[in-house]
Amino acid sequence: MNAAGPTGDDLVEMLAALANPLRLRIVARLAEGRDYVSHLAREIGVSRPLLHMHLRKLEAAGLVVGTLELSEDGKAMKYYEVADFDLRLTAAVLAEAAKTLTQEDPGKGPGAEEHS
Amino acid sequence: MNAAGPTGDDLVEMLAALANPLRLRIVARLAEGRDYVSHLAREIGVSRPLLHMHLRKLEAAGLVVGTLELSEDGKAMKYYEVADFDLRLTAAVLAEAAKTLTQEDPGKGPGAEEHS
DNA sequence: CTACCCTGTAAAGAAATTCTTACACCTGAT
DNA sequence: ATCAGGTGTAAGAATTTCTTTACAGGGTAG
Repeated sequence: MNAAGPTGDDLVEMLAALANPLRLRIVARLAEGRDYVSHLAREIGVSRPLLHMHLRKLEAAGLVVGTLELSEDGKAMKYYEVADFDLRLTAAVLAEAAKTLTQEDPGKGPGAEEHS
Repeated sequence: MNAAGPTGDDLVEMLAALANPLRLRIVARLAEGRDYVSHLAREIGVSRPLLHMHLRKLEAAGLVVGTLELSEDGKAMKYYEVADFDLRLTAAVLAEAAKTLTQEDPGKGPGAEEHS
């Protein structure tokens, strides 16, 4: 419909991805330039499996993009870079997104009503 | 410095507050108009203590504001309304906010380095 | 072959959230 | 006094998220 209108679930996923100090630092790092997993892990100071997990979550939310490349010496390197997102959060935007949340209201679904 | 510059920790708190389907629906509801806790709980279809907890989290993040008022018949009513926030999320904004995260890097402090 | 550096993932433990249930208090009406 | 409707909070279970440790595979270099 409009430019800044992610689906309710998508929005929650994005927000959840960003609502973490470590992931915020990861995005901040990648904003300075692309990097591959092992190097990024050393830079930030976390274990590689942990970083791997966080990157996965960020990528699932569409905030970063990873590409597997081959370096000159034949090593498989997974490079990550930030996606081009621009999200605006206002009460109106949130209200709009909330309409498309796929979750059953506990007894408050549209079209089904009980009186007492 | 600029208008859209919350502290790193504040930003994480806000995002965490919004990264939840139920809380998103709460904000959406309040965007249509203020309401008091018990009524809002019935409307959304959740237990009052649960709503109370979520409202507390939203208020702590500065996204909603609650005021305790006295109705005509002397009942204490706690009304909540959405705060006037406008948050923009881009890689640059996040990178800026990440600088002010209060959290110790595990072994990557400024001024201390070991080689091997 | 051994060492080094890259990738990925599974399993298990620790920690933080979410949700329910139950309790306690106040005021006006029956 | 009892009921109805408002408030708040505490304790514990259920669930999810975060983190560590360990393992497995592939390539180049010595």
